[in-house]
Amino acid sequence: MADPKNKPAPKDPRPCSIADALALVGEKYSLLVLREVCLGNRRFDQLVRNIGAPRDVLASRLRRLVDAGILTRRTYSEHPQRFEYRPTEAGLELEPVLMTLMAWGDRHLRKDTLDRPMVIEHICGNELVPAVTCTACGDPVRHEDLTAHPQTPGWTVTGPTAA
Amino acid sequence: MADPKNKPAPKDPRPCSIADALALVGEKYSLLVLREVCLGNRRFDQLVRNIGAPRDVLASRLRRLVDAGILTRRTYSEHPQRFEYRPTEAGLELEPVLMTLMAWGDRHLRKDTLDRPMVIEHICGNELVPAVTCTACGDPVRHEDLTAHPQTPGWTVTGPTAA
DNA sequence: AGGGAGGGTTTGATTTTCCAACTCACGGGG
DNA sequence: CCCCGTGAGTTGGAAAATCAAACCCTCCCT
Repeated sequence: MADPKNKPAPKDPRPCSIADALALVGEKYSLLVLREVCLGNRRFDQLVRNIGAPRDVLASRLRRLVDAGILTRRTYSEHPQRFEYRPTEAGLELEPVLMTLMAWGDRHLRKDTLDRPMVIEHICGNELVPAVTCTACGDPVRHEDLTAHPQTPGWTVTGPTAA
Repeated sequence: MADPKNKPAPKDPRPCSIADALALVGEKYSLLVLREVCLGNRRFDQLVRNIGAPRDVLASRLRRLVDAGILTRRTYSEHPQRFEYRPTEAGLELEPVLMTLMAWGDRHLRKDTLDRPMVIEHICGNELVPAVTCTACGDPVRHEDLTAHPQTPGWTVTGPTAA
């Protein structure tokens, strides 16, 4: 204490819910864990196999996701103690993000090949091709149609963003 | 070869475009870089300040994103050489993912406070509240309405996924 | 000549990741 | 009883990534 020279570097990145969300689910494997539990795979060893993550890292991610309220950890057997992980409501609401990311990957990382490693069927009977739309008007969200308004004084955006 | 005991561990995680996409944009800060360039901040020092990333890490992320075709690096001044980064078409198509993630963060990480650090205005005049919908039927994508079909034999999904 | 700004690279210490091996608790043969 | 296998992790040590600060170079301004 009693340190008159406060030099510890301000370090104030832009306040932002994207950053906050990524602080929870942006670590390596976290979103893949969510993918698996959304697919219905609830057990540790299954997750290790399907994700390909080191067991210790997976254990640590699971703890974090449970703490964050994105997964639940439920006992399905005492003696020996065994647990299963499931998405909470908040976790399930991240699934659309995964679907959008998957669609992006299918489009841009596999341009030349028609086969996708996984297809999602929507209840309407068609293959799911997700689109992000504006709730108010229903139109697809396109970059040119957006304007950012930072609520924190001092933070700016610098104008048009054409490539 | 001629090694009868094949023990080197197969290590075959589930093939998946989510994983492939995350391999490109899932590293720490990568999506924040995209956020900034989508906001129109194109320069290195601006990015360092707004993101709060170490300069060397940021330099490495920028290289990766340029190589991946998500950003372009364009000279805006020879002598002294100076560059600016902009999203490509592929990069802009990731913006909806960011919007969805931001909305999730606003909803779940700030339940109690009404103020969001940033508001996006859609061209329709309303504040953007993004929804992920099925292109075929237009309905919002909800977990219960989805069925996964792995295209790769041997990969399974284990059934209903209620919390 | 001194002081920025801009766009990085270098250096060295601190964290994470990774992977294999180990544990503990059971269940099932033989 | 002894050994094997499964499930869910924990432990230990080496390898890789991150971090902060310092440095470099080229201009421009005064």
